[in-house]
Amino acid sequence: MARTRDPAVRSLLLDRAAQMLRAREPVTLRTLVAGTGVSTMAVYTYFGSMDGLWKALRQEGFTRLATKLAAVSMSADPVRDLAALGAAYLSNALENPDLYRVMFDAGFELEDADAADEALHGLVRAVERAKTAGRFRDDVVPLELATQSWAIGHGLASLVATGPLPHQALAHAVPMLTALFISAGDDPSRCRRSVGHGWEQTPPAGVRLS
Amino acid sequence: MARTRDPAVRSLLLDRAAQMLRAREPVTLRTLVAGTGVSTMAVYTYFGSMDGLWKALRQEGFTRLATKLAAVSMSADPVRDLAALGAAYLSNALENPDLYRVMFDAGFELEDADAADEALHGLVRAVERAKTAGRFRDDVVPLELATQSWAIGHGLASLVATGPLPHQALAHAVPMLTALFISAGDDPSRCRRSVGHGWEQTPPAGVRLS
DNA sequence: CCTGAAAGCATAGCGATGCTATGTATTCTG
DNA sequence: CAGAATACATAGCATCGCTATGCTTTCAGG
Repeated sequence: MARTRDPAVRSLLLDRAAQMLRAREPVTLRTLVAGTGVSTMAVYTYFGSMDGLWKALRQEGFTRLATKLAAVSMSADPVRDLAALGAAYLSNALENPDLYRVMFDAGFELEDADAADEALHGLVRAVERAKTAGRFRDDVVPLELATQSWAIGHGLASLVATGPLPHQALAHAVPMLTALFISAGDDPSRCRRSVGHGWEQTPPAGVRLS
Repeated sequence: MARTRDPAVRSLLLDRAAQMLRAREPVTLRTLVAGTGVSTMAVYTYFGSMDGLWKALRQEGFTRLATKLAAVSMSADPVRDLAALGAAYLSNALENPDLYRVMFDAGFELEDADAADEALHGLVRAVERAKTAGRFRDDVVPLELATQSWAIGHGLASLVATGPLPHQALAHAVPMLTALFISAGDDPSRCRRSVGHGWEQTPPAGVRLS
């Protein structure tokens, strides 16, 4: 009844946009399609508008993040897992700093919030396991501690991705998360070991601990 | 020798830009000067380019932040002062969320880094006083702890200013800073009191503790 | 098998963008 | 009190995101 839409074109445009972002090239409607063989109208067929492209790019960023977080294997030590998730979060932000910036720029909307919530759920479940295991106090609210861990990760990732802090600053996550988990009731020396092991599972490239 | 440049025009344009930002109106060259009586060329006389205007707007944001931080009166309790500085930081971000976003968007540059460093110095000095007062361990590196405090503040401020978290989330700063300062060696119950008092000095409007 | 309709998508052109070239007005300097 | 340098208004440029138009492709119904 009609010409079929080619999903490969959609991926092509998204990948090219991400690549141009990484190369610090301005991503405009015309520069995006230049050299791809497709015309500017393709962007409107697949994304509706240029804004739709950015939205899709944010979704792509959240998808990559979710994949990265899902790749973290859970262990019998939930505190270790929390640190490993934090390390994976920072690794992802360091590997795709431009995508990370797009994810949290002014255009954040409802669908993005859903994607963010989904990524947060892994943290919440790890906190719950830590409570069950007796590592955290009973009065710890999982969602709150998960949100606080997220704020630490995002604070560091954002300051590094936007420029004010050097990559090395991501290492601050280790003492900061340790402090947070100890305040949640974990035994200090045991916590330090757990966080250290978790961090080593997916440490951001080129960031070594002091 | 030449027609004199009127500083009032510069302020007018900056204020108007900040106001349009708050009102969620698009800030473009033509909409910015519309109704002001000045022409588009004025923007190039005072800021060199539209990018220069954004840079000046970032500086304005850092200046407001520095003013807000400078207004925090230091006390005999350096940990209280650290919390008060954190509260002032978050108050500023909550009052000017759009300006805060502009401050830390992709255009961050060297001069901005200087302005940020200057604002951080107050934190560093407070950490040093806390060490002198015996509240923090000797092995605490002031710049590192100050940076970590900043990361907490920025993480929360950024997540609130860009949308993912509600204003209430700023209250997380209290337990997070408390955990950080305790990990630096402060006595737990004393730390909780100090942070509580510091927070009350400049609490972000409409954010109450749980 | 056609054939008609619906969707993909290339071309061209719209208003609005940031910016610059040019001319005029203004004001401090020697 | 001239002369020159600076401020700034006007107009026009390339490029931006977007849309109107029409050609092309592909599948459904007879």
